[in-house]
Amino acid sequence: MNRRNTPAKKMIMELLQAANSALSQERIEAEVKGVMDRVTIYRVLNRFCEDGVTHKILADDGKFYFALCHSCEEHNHAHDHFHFRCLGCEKVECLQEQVTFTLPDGYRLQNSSSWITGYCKSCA
Amino acid sequence: MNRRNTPAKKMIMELLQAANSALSQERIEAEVKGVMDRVTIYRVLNRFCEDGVTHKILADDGKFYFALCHSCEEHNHAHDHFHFRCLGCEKVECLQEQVTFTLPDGYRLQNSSSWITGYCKSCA
DNA sequence: TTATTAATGCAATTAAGTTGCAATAATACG
DNA sequence: CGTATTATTGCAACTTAATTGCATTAATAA
Ligand SMILES: [Mn+2]
Ligand SMILES: [Mn+2]
Ligand SMILES: [Zn+2]
Ligand SMILES: [Zn+2]
Repeated sequence: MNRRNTPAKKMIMELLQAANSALSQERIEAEVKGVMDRVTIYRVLNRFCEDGVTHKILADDGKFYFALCHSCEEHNHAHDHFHFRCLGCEKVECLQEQVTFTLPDGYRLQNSSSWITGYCKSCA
Repeated sequence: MNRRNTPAKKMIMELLQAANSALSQERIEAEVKGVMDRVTIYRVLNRFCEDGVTHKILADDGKFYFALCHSCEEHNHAHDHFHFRCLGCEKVECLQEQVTFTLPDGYRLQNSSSWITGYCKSCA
């Protein structure tokens, strides 16, 4: 299944690169208003994930946010840091701070996801 | 708006107390199969939240889980600890470990939510 | 016992995301 | 370049978790 280079794909990739933060389908749709279908955005984003170009994270608002993979390994996406979601500008950013914890004895870890909501520097 | 004591309310409260963990509507529905409507469960649970008897937390599976308030203050629900969701038995439990972090300068905190998925002692 | 109105059941709606399918358009190949 | 192949798209329909509208039922206060 060879991927093709389409306008939709390019446009969404540019948005992700420009954003420098994780974007939701909703936000992307607002940016490309009328240019492409809602479903196309979802499909392009999910293909990015399949290809290991992005990963998606479910935020504490119940929506998925898509972020470019930078220091991610093939099947081990590195987002074991806190994610901050600004209630003002709705930006989602990866914080420096790593999430650390120790599980009770006998427990096995599969995944962790930590969200902080509040107001970013510009919105506070 | 004076609350009334109904069978549905009693039954759901008993389940929450017996569970000793946070329950989803889905799980409760399975337990009370056929006794009450799906919507009634949601409404009873949400009323508990309004009354400060429970709080609800959105898990990393996109579902709400309802937990009895123990050491919660009126409008400041204390769940600043890690929540563990077992992929085997689907139980959600509050871990001892507190979530700690420092926000970048100028940021304002509103809320945080940390989830760990994996397998509990019995399921591992 | 009766009146008041909170709580319920059922159908319909919302919100975020996915899926089916026919039409469109990248790209590989002669 | 022209054509064939099939990935991608658009649109409608569907899914899942949760909420809302509304007529009916039933707690409880009088
Ligand atoms: Mn990644
Ligand atoms: Mn609470
Ligand atoms: Zn902001
Ligand atoms: Zn378990």
